[in-house]
Amino acid sequence: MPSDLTVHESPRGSARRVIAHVDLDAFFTSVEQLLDPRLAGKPVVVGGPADARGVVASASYEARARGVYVPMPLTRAYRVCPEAHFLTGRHGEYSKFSKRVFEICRQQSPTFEAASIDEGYFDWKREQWTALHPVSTGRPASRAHPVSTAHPVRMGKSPGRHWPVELAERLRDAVLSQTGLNVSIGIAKNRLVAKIASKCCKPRGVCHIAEGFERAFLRPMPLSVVPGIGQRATAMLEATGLVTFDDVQRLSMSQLESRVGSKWAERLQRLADGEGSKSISLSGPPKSISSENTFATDCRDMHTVRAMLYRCVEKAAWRLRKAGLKAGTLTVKLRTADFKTVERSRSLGFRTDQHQELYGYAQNIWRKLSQGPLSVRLIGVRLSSLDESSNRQLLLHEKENRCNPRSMNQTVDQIRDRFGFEKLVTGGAL
DNA sequence: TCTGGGGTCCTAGGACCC
DNA sequence: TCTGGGGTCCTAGGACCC
Repeated sequence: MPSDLTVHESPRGSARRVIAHVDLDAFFTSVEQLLDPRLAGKPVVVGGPADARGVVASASYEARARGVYVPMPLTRAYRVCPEAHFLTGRHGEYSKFSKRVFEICRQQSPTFEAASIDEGYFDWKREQWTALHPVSTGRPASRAHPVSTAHPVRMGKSPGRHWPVELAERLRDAVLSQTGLNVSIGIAKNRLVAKIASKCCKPRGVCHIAEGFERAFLRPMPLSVVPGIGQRATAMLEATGLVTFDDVQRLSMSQLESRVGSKWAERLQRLADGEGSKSISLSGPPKSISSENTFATDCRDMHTVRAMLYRCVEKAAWRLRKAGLKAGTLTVKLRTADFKTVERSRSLGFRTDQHQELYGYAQNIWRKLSQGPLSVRLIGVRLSSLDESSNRQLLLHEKENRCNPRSMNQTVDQIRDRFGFEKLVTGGAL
């Protein structure tokens, strides 16, 4: 990433409110390096053994320097960097570290909202800063100053710096000293620009884009830095000659429309102006819960596939119950050896969180999918149309009947909640 | 060169109802 | 006998994100 990025003082003066995007650097591999100091400074890959079917979930900066990226197939990562340490990953540990970091964030400002396990957003107000620093000058002297990076290139001492940058640096230092993890922080008037800014200053960076300078900041960047513009959209835009923000900013609305149609033209113009949402509100309850499994080698034995399907239903329903939800739609997902994926779904007409019930529907769908010989790469299930369960009390006769599936599931759930899903295998999954 | 597992959101057609 | 438009739900597929 460029180290000579400069941001400019807003013509309208220092903002009263900004959005900050906090992103943990190489999160999973950084945790592994903390837990095992022997891995420090070495190329580390989290995702699975080097010969497994799978992709890189996280790569340390040492591994990235050797050409490993996310999500590179593991076998290829091994070819590129055989000296790397390939780890399966420990999600429980990552969750613990994530919680600690987010706690530090919330201590600094209760406006913090987590967006995933390794990132989140703040809605910072100037008052928060002045409360911390009653005598702060808060007025930058320079018209332009460089972004703060791991080795901040500062133009002058604090009088020349913005309050959001100081807040960010405090937070970054607090996270590092209390957890050993590095974060990068992007600050701007909205989520979109803040997120792009944090990406630009990784690792250990702080990047502040003052209001009014969004267009200038984005101009040289490829459109693919926008979250939501992936491989397909990038290729489509490239085919019409649009690669960077500059390409878009040079064109009028009608010129854009003639190239990409009105829908994309409107979207691109908003992006080129650096417009985006200022809301950091949280996502709410999940919309779907899924469980799927890729076989180590393609599977032709339909008994094995069915057992795995049962396991997936059981696991998804277990998580459904933990979330206090019931599902009204069930989807079975099948990927064959040629990597073709089909999904078949079915509305139940009612809602349930009992896997015995759900599996009956899964089997019906599976029977339709598995006509003829099959070589199965992946089988999975997704539960959707989720709704809060009523948490009804068990009826008396259910309590007394130990073989009742509902009370049996409760017992099994209690064991799994303590020891993990994998520690208990039930008959249907054998 | 071989492509994970957890998600969200969007599109589009057809059924069905008013 | 021919036929509109809107709303909503269901289903299938796909792009995309971390």
